[in-house]
Amino acid sequence: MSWTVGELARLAGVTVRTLHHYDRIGLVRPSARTSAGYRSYDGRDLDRLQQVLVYRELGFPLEEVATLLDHPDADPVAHLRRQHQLLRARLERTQAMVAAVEKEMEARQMGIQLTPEERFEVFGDVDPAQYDAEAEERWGETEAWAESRRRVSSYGKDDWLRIKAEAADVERRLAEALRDGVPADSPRALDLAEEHRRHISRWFYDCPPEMHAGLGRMYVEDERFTAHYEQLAPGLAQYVSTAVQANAARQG
Amino acid sequence: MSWTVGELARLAGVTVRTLHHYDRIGLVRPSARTSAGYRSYDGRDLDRLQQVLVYRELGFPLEEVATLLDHPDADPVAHLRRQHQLLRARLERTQAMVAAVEKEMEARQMGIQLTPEERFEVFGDVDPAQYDAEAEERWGETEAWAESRRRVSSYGKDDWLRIKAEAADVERRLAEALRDGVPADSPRALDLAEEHRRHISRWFYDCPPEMHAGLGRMYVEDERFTAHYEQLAPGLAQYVSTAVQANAARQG
DNA sequence: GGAACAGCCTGACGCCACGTCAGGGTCAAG
DNA sequence: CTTGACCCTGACGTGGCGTCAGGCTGTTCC
Repeated sequence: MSWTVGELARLAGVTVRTLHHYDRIGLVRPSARTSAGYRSYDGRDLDRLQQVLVYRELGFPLEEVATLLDHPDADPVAHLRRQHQLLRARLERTQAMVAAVEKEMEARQMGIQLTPEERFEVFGDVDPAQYDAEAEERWGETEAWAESRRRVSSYGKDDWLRIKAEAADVERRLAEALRDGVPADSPRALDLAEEHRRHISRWFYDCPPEMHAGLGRMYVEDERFTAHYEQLAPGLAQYVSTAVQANAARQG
Repeated sequence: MSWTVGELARLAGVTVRTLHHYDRIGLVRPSARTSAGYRSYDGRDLDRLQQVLVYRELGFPLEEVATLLDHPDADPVAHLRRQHQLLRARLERTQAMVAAVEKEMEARQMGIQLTPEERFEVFGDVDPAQYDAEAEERWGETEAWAESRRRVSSYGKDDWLRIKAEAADVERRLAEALRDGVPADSPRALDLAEEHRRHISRWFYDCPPEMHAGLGRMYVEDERFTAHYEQLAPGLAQYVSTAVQANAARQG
């Protein structure tokens, strides 16, 4: 499958001019051109554009996005982890701003004057793409983590095999529990769900119970995820979904 | 109290250059100059700057911010309402992006390929300051509301007096309940709390129970809000806080 | 088969919201 | 009365595109 500029632009919600620009600066280049010189984007170009758009949305300058994406030892999953983290930071910031506006309204209603410091405190670290101090820290944290992972990840393929095997193991035991008639909200099922959650947290991204519950819902709402489980055992998708959500309730 | 450029810049988390720029384009002008030509900002300039920064953060072009803020029949509360609404929209959008990243991660882990449409759907309406279609709608909604309020608000002062009187009435009845020894988690107290919530929702901004609970917490955590209630009756701040939160639990 | 129309191309200039000097005045402390 | 932090006003630069202009491509419909 391949796309023309116009198609991709519509798909991604950007203008053609933007894609031209990204091509010129080498940020997202079409993998091919037609004989007439038309840009032709393929699946991997889409991958790339998606990553770019997330980072852009987060306020990174394009040049930095380029160096990030072209950095050799940052695999796709690492980027997703990072984006996830930054988005959550942004969520917090927006929530803080919402709270600030609410506070201001409430203060007005009561005829209370807030101090200037208070009123501006939410604008402190405006820039989402933080380089400064605090960001170093955040980066450092991620970098430390990346380092500790890079060691393990240096034998790459084996590592992935182990992760996959671990996941398959949890899934197999969940299927067994289902087959044995163990209720989805029993301690045994919940423990397996918790193992599932820890596996994700360990290898992919920090996944607190609440988020895990969200994934659980997805397993029955999105047919492709459903299919993944159903092909292991009929009824497993619903089973896992229930167990995961029950476990989240237990943990929270 | 007045501030120099540098002071205000530090306070508001912007650069001096930015303030110069806002002065030049007439967006935020210092209300005075010293004999030496130094800019001197007062309290109302801070108000203005704060409003500007919120709108800027929301992605509005500065020129539009100017017309918004200089619009005659948009009082401060109307702006706060609007900002609140826009921030909540942004919150939803960010949550959607977080969810999208999580889905992508999960898909990768399972070896599932998402469709291009899915992967980009979150980038649909990128611009926070939406003019297009959907925005018209949102604006329309706000405008309709503004209209219906403008009528009431046309006799302005009276209106405000009524709002204040209504608020005072609820507060008085809460104080009475406290004096009469009615428990803060009793139906009577909860009903008064609910009245309080409706009053806010009606005159200020949509305030669902959950948000109301947040306000309740603030009443005991922020001394000035505490003082507001304590001066009506000792113990009232805690009483209202408890009632409001209990009511939120009841409603939710 | 040709005309119309949507879509693609490459310059090139414009614009917004500042960043970044340059060159020079102001002011409180020592 | 000097030092150093802070202030002023130009003026130019930059990032991330928007917006023509002028011209080629490709499908569709008569």
